[in-house]
Amino acid sequence: MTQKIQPVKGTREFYPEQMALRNFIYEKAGEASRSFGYQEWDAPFIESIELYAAKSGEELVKKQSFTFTDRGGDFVTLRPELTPSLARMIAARQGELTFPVRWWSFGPFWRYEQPQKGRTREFFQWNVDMLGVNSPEADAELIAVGVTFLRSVGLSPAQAAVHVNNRRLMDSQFDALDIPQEKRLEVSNMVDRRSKMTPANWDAYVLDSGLSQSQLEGLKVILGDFDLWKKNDELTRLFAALEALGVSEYVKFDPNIMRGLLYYTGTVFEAFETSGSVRRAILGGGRYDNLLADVGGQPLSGVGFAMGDVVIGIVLQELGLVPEFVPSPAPVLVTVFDASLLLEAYRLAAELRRSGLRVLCYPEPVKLQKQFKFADKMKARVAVTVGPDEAANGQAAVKNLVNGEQVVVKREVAAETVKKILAVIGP
RNA sequence: GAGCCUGUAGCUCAACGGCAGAGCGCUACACUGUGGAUGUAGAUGUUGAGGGUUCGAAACCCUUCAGGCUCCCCA
Repeated sequence: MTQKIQPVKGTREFYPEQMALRNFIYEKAGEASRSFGYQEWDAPFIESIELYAAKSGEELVKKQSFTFTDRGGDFVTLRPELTPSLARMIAARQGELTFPVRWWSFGPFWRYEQPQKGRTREFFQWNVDMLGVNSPEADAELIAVGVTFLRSVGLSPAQAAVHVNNRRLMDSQFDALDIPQEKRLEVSNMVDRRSKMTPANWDAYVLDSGLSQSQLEGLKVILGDFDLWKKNDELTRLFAALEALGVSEYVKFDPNIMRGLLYYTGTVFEAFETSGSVRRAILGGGRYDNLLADVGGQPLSGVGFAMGDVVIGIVLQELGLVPEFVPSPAPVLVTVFDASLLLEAYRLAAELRRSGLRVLCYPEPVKLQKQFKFADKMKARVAVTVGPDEAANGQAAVKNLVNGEQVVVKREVAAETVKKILAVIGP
């Protein structure tokens, strides 16, 4: 046991069943992206550490990402996020790109953190960004892309919701409470942590951090006011656009969404599963300005979001929304009657494949019973057998494995017969 | 970086100081030209590893490794 080399901590092995889930997420994410006209792109998986150090702070990068020195002595890191690479690639072609740029990506990322429910050290992330436009309507489109995905994987508005807030709105509210600028980041963290603490503990924590009793009371009023968005022109327009896009049933204003992040400047949003078995967000994003400042581009505004595969994977499994796993991608099994007919079976399989079917052929002459059991395990839908009788008469026995009916037909129409069966019971 | 919990058959778990077991899965047979169901039989273990206590350890103690959950953090 201990002799076996284990997978690296925080990584996952993708057996075919898990791979099917990952591909399901990839397909649905891609389809949601393409339906809004987004182009697929990608960046290097390895980047120089400076790319991240500039924005995120070197300490964070060194502590929470996989970094190493390559053979040439360069200090590199496995990408922990995509946005800096996006910024560089956009800046490099800023003069020739047609804006607004709409890009999406799905690929691997690495963060050196403690693995726990919903978090691994190696994960896949879907990123969607629109650059070059600064409007609430653009923000609404990004949210709509996210909702389109949630809807397409079968999550209902009762099961998943996107919570939206606006940084500028919160800033104006904090102004009204006379919360000084240098306290804003700390207050953001307070808001983020509120749901994890008891009300009494949170009150104490806020007062401890130097806010006055009246500021605390004011803060609680703000965080409990779900009509606050009506005072904000950007959010009013955002919700009108969401309505027009047909996704408003999934979206609601929530003053508790802050996303403690440095670079968000306007709209911010996070999607949650409502039952809350996973306390992490399914996806999150928002509007950012000055994206290109650190990489030498002209000022450019953007809006985007990211979704990790881990949390959504757990949610889909817990809610029973993962499609049934069919082990064999080939719905047809050609059996091998005996050793003398093995090559005949191979010929028949080849014929069926040439007609466009996906075909599995048993590779040795074992008992038919075993081959049919194998077909069953692989969830094959049709079995085709050529025994001595069929071989002598130029025929093939085609069996529908779903209802058990078998017909013996001319060899030439075997493919046609199989296709008819599949047309009825599904591929 | 800190805390709590768990490592026993391929999987899920029982045995909680006294012969290491069950269910599922697997293999074979019933069924020598046909799957799912059922029945019968069978195989499978250095109880994560190392040390200690004991007449006796899967169990108790120590060390170590691995995993899970939480705090922290979350670009």
